[in-house]
Amino acid sequence: MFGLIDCNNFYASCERVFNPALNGKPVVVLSNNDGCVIARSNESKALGIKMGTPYYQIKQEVERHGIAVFSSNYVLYGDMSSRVMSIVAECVPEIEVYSIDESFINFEGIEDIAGLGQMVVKRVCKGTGIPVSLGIAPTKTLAKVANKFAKKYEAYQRVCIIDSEEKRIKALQLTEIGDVWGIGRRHAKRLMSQGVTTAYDFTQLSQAWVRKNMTVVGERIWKELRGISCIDMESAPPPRKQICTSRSFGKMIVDYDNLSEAVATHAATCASKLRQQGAYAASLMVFILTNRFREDLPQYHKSIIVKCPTATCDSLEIVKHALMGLKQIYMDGYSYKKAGVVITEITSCAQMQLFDDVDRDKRERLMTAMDRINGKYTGALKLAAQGSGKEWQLKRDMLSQRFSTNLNEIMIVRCK
DNA sequence: TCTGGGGTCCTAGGACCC
DNA sequence: TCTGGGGTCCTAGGACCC
Repeated sequence: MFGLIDCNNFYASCERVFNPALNGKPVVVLSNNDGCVIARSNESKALGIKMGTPYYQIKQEVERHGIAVFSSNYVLYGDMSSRVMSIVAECVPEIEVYSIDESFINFEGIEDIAGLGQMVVKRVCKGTGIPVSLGIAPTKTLAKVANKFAKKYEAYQRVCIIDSEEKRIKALQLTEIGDVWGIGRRHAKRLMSQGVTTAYDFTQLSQAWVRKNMTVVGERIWKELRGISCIDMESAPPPRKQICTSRSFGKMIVDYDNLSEAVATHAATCASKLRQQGAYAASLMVFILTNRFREDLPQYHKSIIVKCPTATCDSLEIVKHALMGLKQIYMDGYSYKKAGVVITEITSCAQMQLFDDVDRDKRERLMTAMDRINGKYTGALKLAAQGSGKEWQLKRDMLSQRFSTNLNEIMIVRCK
């Protein structure tokens, strides 16, 4: 049996842990640049605030209902996530961290699954203040279904188990097709137009039709919903095949110097992610684009792939390559909204070149030292090419503190 | 005025090879 | 009028996830 444990309204719940006055009040958390709504408390959902809505479109509701709004605080959420995951890992034999707020659990060999499930949920809540729900079923996709029921109905007390044919069928009949893991908007629309409205209807289609129209991916979902497990636990995360860092700018950027600072910063971040993975870049892509929502302005988007002569994870080199790319695609006269760097070709070893003028041993020591310092004091060391970021930094006007990771921002409790 | 970011997988079609 | 066949590799685009 598989379990799926999922933090309820995770980002909003994180904010609440450190601000209990928000309990029972509507809360939303915004994406980078305070762009769109990406997390909502139950109270905000009840007010009809939709996922992905641009913030400017809900400002009136925010005022009217006194919704508490936060910029995303990924340092806080990341730390809370690892606290949740480590508690789960202590309780169960095997866990697969699937996303910042979800993990799968392997319940194989456990006798009292329900009892253990209840225990995990209680412990996480007690240890972190984050409410979680747990779905348990014979396949991962069914565990996802069970999880939705655990969240939706109080009677389950946050743990729902699908462990019989009757329960499976009942659950699928009550699940809309679009709510199935792996069925996105496109497929849902298409299926509904053919009269397939529930997950159960979907399982009644012929395997051949599903295979033909939805590829092997759809076929896998079809099997999983019918109780045949096709997606296994993956305890160690597979190495990344692509590493990407990109951001929209707080305001539009016109001049090359600011753009180049941003690209250098993204390239340096990519390099540090590479080193964390113990990997090297053989090539990378740089892209820049204008604001697609501003139809009144001239549009331009361009990317370029730069080959690295020697595969590398050295920040100086990767920044150099990225800036070479930027130089080739930059066009004067546009207002840019976003830039990014993608490491497109990742290798696990650095192939030495005969005519290499870089002292790689020395550079490696430099990078190790830099990572160590930045690990302790976030962002303490950077390259001159990265600049100050003043002109293009993220907009995050409603940021909470890094309560759990920064001594200067730790909570102060006063006793009367 | 204001619309996120970082990933994965699959397929079709083109280029190229023998 | 007639224009091989089979294989591999790469890429762009689509679909999906959180």
